[in-house]
Amino acid sequence: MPTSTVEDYLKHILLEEERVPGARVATGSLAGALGVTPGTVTTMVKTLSDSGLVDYEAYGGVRLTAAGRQLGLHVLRRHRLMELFLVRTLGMDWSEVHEEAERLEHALSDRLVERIDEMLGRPSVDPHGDPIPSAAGEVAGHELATLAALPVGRRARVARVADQDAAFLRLVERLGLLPGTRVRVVARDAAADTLEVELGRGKSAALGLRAAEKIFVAPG
Amino acid sequence: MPTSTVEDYLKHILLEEERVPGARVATGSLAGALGVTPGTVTTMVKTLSDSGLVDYEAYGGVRLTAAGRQLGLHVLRRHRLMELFLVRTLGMDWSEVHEEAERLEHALSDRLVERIDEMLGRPSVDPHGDPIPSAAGEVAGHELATLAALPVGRRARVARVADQDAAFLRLVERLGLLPGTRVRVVARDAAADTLEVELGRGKSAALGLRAAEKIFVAPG
DNA sequence: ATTCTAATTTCGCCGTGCCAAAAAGCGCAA
DNA sequence: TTGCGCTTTTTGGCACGGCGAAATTAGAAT
Repeated sequence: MPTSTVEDYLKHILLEEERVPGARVATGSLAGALGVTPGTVTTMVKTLSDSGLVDYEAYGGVRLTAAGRQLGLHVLRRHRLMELFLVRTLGMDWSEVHEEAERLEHALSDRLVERIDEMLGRPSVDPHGDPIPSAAGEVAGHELATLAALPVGRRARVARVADQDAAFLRLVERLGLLPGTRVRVVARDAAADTLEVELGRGKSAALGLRAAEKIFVAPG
Repeated sequence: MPTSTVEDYLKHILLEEERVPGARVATGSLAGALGVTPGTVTTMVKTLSDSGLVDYEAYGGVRLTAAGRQLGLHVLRRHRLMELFLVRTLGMDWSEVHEEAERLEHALSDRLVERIDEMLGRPSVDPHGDPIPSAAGEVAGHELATLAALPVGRRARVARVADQDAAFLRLVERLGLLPGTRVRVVARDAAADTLEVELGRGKSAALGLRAAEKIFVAPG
């Protein structure tokens, strides 16, 4: 079985590949995401390549093999199921579960994951709206628009908040933009870099476009 | 923060001290319990001694310091709370939760442990009847008699099953000797090394004295 | 007392994962 | 096309946790 370090590498490569589809992942960006030095990543990535988990070319970045992708998806599944479990069953705040799941994702047996999945009713997304890969390693891939790109006047529903930073998540919650919330863009001011959205019951919220780009919405 | 290896050492020293009160723990028995070679234990135990977690004398075994005991109790608390949580909340079998908790005990934050403790109603024992140390590191120490020592005819209640082996636990469950069950010793045959106990509803069970020594009972 | 045995410690070694600093490669701009 | 800057790789070291073999010690037996 892979060490938890290997699991972390695969998970981050997977997330990076998902973020920029089709591209090879640079060792440097992995180093940043994992909080280690570039040299460490180069060494580790070569090890992963020897294990057949990634396809690596010097100076050319890295890409998951089918085997590596499978493993990475399993880690992601454990992580996201655990986040949902912590929120739903233990009543934890969605801003604190990421950290927690970061450790637990390496300590869950398949059997336990299966129980949790069953107990939660085989959910398809975690509390942030991120899709939960199935046990077979399939991800339901939604194509979502960001709130920043929503035309003024259009109604939509918050579907996903793509940032795990606790402070940002607390902000989103305070503004009332939790996944599921129905919104309508009232105004966009490109010069001021702000967006104003109307929520239910006459409430409204303002946020920067940079922030709005991290909030994804679905029609409805 | 201590590594999970350190946590395992402290936990096992604690368990061993509890098993044989007052005695120093031999490096050899630790090696057996931890599944490593004696030489490894000697080295590690010196490290623990340098960290002030144990009191160690060459050829004289080891004993926890106050700091080491505190840490060990926290690990044990996490382990046992998790076992109970897995049984009660996730419906897992009591014979499979030990293994699971063995990994999870190193991945639980204080905050999460507190939630679980609260959700379970601040329980004092785990599914095997083993006491759960409090957050402050206190253990309610029952003095229990073993089933093997119970006089013929005496009634009692199973309070604790002191063996984590899955096969043994399944046997105990099959015999109907789960903690809480009321029993009465019908016969003891020292020559044949067996004990016969009567359960409720006219049922009875036979087991060896060696096994009976691992089952503790309380009056009632 | 001496010898024997079993437990314990010492010693040299390996794999993993990390860092810092030096070297090498890549791409762009002058 | 030559040089410069940035990224990546290489190199050499370190800490941890582990192993096996050999040396040592404690303690029991004769």
